[in-house]
Amino acid sequence: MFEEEKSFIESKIRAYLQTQEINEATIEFRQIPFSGEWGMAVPLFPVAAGEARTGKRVIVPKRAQELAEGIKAHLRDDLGGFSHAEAVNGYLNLYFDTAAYAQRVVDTVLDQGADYGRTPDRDQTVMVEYSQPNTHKAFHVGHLRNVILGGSVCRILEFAGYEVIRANYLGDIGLHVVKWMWNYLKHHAGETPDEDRTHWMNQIYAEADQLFQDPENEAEVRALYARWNQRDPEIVELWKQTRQWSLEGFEQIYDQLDESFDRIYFESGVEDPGARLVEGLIEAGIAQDERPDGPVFIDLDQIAGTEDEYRVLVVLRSDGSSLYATKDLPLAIQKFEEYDLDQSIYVIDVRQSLYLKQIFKTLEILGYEWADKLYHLAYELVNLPGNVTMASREGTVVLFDDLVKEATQRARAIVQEKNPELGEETKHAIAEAVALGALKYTMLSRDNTKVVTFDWDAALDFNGQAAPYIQYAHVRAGSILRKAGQECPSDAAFPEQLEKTEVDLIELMTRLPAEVVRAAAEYRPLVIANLSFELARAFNDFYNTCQVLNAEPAVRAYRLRLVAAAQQVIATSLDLLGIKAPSVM
RNA sequence: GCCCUCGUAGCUUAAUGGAUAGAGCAACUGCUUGCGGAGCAGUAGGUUGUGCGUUCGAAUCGCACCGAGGGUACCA
Repeated sequence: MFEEEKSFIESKIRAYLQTQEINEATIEFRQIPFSGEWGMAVPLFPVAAGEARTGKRVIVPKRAQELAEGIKAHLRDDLGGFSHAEAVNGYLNLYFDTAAYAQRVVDTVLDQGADYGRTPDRDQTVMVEYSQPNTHKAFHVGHLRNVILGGSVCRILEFAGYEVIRANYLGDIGLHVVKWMWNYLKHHAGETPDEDRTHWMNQIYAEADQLFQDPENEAEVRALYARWNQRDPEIVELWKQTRQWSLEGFEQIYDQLDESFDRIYFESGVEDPGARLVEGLIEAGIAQDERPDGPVFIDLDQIAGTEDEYRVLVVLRSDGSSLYATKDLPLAIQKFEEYDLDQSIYVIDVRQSLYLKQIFKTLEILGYEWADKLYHLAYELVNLPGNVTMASREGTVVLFDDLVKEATQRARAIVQEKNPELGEETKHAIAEAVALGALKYTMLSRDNTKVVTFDWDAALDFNGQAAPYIQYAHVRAGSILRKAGQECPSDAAFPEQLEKTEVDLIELMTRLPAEVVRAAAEYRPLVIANLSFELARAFNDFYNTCQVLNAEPAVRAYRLRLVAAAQQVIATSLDLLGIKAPSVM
């Protein structure tokens, strides 16, 4: 934007600098700290500093101001698209005509609608692997951060012009699954899951985990594991059936969260390829095989010539059974065989940083030229107040469905109070949108690398900086537009004198495209979370200071367009966070 | 021991080497309650963890230290 205006001014500045015997200078444009008027700033500090370096005795800030004033005088009224200029604090500030700029922004938003802020297609494909739950187990709040973060990052990347493949990798084998099957066969034979499948699955698992403490039971579980390893058809059949139940349960959860995946990988599917890969590693002399007295491992530091950096990666246990590494290596390879990826992202908690570094390094050593396209998107855990870690074993988990039920109930009470006349189903749908929005916003409005302390009251606080506040602004905008009847005017001129609240609102709308790009580059939904809140606040300020429906026709017309544009940008920003923007609440 | 991440107001954050470190939440004091229940005005809160360095200029870059959390061969 504004390239023409910029290059015009740049040439004028250069011409002036020549008169000052400055022939080489970097002219850069940057944002003016916004104070009610739109424009761009040219800092003269670099130019003055350049003079200082050539030996000229100047005081940089003073000289910068002098130059700025000189340029302003030199430009006179010949501003090519800018309305006026000012020399302040060593900056040359160039301002746009407010009415024209405001109208340009609002027109652009309404013209592009839901695509406002979208980056053109980049022709780059990114796979994001996230969620990765274990089947036969619970889905708790710790898992929630992963899904919410991964889902939002996908939405942001898509909006920033990338083609995104959402991948999920399910832990469908291992001791936890065998424990589950053992308990099912012994105590729950013939039972089928109830409505809430994940909850049911987890009850059986939690029980199994308890019973497993008893050595006698443990022996039975081990025996069952052996049958599983023999691929006893009866057990395989049970495994398939129960895994399916678990998948259906996850599907319910993903539906609620408004998430879906393009490609699902199973741990069971990469176990054999993993075993073959390890054999190859041993033959190639990359991995050392100490079986049966020790495991198969790769001494990464030795190969890379580093010390204490990559450590040692165990790729197969001494008894020949597989570990995560056994399966993550072939999975990475499979992804690149299936897709032409420009980047492969792993949304996995920060505690596995070294492990992923090892996996990436191993793939590099194996000669895969795409190894540098692997990226670990690390996030911190969700703790409970008092810095208590959520762990199934200690019983300190907050289960997903309990959380959503509670949250929905609270939201429901609020909807009931505000809008008692709505139908039951509508009320429930709104309550759920509000409840899930609140949960998502709590998770996304914290930086990835910071611990989220999960607090029931804070997560369900519908006031303050939280999703409901933003959703509410969206609803209010919709309410005005609805009452205005008809359609939004197709065109309206903006007056020279705008209210401060109008200007601030428009300013925030202009920031969306750049913030999307930044959020995508940094994989930080927080950037959008902050913007969406600021938009909502700015809209509320506007709402409180500017009449729309009761204003005179010309004012009403442009303000209606402003309301519609604001509603659009709020909706878009919420959508990028995976939060629904209801039309009533 | 070594490695990684993080330190800005009580909390969540902004400023991406440049303008007086800017907001919101929470707190306190008033006021208002009119397109939908909440809003508005104000107050207070900061030697940007500490020190040194690079620079005309550092919250931002470098080094050291302090603090918190995590990781460090057959857990996931």
